[in-house]
Amino acid sequence: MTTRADLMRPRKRATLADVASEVGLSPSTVSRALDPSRAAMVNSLTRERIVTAAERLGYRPDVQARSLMTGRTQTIAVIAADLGNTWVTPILHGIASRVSVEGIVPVIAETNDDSTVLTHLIDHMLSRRVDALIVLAARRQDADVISSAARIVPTVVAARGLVDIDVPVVAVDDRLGGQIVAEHFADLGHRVVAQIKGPLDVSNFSLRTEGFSEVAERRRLRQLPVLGEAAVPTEEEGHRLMSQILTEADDRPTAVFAQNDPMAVGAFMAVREHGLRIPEDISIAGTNDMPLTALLDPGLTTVHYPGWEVGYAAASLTLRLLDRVEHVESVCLDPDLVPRASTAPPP
Amino acid sequence: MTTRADLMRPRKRATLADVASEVGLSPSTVSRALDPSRAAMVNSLTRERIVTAAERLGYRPDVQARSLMTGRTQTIAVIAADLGNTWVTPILHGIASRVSVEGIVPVIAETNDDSTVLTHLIDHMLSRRVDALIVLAARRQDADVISSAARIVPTVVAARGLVDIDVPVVAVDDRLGGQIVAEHFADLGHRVVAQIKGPLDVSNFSLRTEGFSEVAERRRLRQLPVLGEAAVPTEEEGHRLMSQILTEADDRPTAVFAQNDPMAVGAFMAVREHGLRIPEDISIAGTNDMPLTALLDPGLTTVHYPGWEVGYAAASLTLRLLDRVEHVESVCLDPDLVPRASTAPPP
DNA sequence: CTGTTAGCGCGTTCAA
DNA sequence: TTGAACGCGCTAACAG
Repeated sequence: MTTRADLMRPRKRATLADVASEVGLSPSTVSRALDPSRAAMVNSLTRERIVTAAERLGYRPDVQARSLMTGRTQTIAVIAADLGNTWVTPILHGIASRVSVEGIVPVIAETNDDSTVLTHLIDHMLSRRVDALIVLAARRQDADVISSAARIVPTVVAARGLVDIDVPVVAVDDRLGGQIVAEHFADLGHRVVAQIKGPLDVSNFSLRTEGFSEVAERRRLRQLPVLGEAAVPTEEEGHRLMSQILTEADDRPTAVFAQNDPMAVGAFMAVREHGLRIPEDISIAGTNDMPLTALLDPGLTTVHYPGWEVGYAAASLTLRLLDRVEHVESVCLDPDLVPRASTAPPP
Repeated sequence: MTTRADLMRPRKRATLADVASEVGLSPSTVSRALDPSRAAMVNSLTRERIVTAAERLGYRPDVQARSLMTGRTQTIAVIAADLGNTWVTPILHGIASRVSVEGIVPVIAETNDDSTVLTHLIDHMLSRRVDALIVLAARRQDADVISSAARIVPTVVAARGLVDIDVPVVAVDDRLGGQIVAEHFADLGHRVVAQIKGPLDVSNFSLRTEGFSEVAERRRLRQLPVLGEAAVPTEEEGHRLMSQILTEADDRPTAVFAQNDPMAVGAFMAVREHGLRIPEDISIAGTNDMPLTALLDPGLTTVHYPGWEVGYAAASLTLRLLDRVEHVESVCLDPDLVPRASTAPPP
């Protein structure tokens, strides 16, 4: 219900000065009274008056203006590549769980996997004085921009790693992820395989490529020649590359590794359009264990990605940087195979 | 690669005063030279000097400090309930497409569908001086908080409507959505139906409930007694309610309307666990046409939600409010049925 | 065309 | 225990 008080609420936020003149005291005193850590310095009776006046006027401290003095905004920026890839959701939730208990608000922005946008966004966020930055959207060419940002504000790179960078990184061992899938294919008896690669300037995809190829070689799987990579690791690109594999290759692979789940979904659709069955005609594995992949038809074999833990760890490192801890170790977590119905022995 | 210049980049951002003293001019002149709309006022030669100096020092205007004077931050806040529900992604993208061409950055925050969090978040965002607010997470009890916010900063409610509020709303006709599904069930020949309801303080769910019931009555479908509603419209709650329907009801419905897709997915799993088949034993329809629902097993019959358009329209209204347009009309779009394999005639 | 003054809303001196 | 003065980084208004 809308009360009269609500209707009369002012169109501008009350300021410290408003409260001060209301109670006939100086802004400084009001400032002290309203700051828990300094409230003790002020007479408890006058404090009471100040607090009630502040409430009546709906006073809220202005974080922006305050930050000019304190340098803190209680806000951190999280920069993601693509919120449509539900892989990131657990990461965001992990971050939020860790920082919200400290009263810090994470704000999220999206790059659409475009480095230009990333640069603009970092710039904007610094300019808005966020206390820290967590970058989930790093590509190799972004290393400079990110490490410059790190000189201004505590910065952590997560989810997508970056090598040779002087910024803490929280990642999953993606080389191992690629290896696991290749071993799985080999164990099932496949001999001819292919990869649907994501953009190789994203470490996750280059590492998966390497890990998969290493094991493929060791286990003597034949890898069909590479047909380029996805410009962006999305369903559309997965569809395009899978169609290409099915129409252009001299030989048809019996198992395909799509380097993330959206691309695997695109591959599913392409296979269907070609009148082939999964896994009878061709096996497909993805990676990241995105929500819903278990319920696809057939359930998608994938590599579980501990997203919540990655987010939580990234946030923890960030908080330590904010506490001026000098030496913060990077973190690397392990992935696990989740075998489901989309992979089976070759026909 | 990391160049020498990068390594020497300062740990604090350069300020207007830094640039000014570098070129031996006053901060005002530098300010003018660097603002496109006032750059004409300054000698083109000295402007040149200023610009190069600014670049060399890596100067970036401080949006926060500027906003103290101008009142603009070129940032709008978008508040979503749950980013794990991929239904919101197209909405976010619609918003971003519209505002980014104006040089405005949307920052996203998540409430987890908790009104307390919503209140804190709005407070924080106002306090951070966003130029406008788009609320995608409104529940009925949030109306006061939202309309107070609207007095301070241009505010638009979208995706989840709110009645009797003096704030523009962009929504989809959810009553029609519910009606469409009931018609579909009736047309298929179903006689006994049930609804898995979302929280009724969210307008989308109360409207779907009403629309569905109206048509059910008109078409003489028997609705199994309501078994409560989801606390939160998620997969887990859909699973819980579907299990309840299957175990507790005297009668078993032949068709169930889950009021959004995540709840429909939860229902899918519950049905499977009870050893029943979809759609042979029981039909299930969802709503929102969330990405991936087409690929479930079986493909989910759902109601398409024009999310991108909702986001785009919401952003357009927001921009008009920012341009001080007085009378901004609310917008209501129409949903469409997307029949797929999860619904069929009753056994 | 350029510099000076003032102040946005706060927190932090320092004095009283 | 309280207040006055200052400055955070910037722009607006007025001088010159």
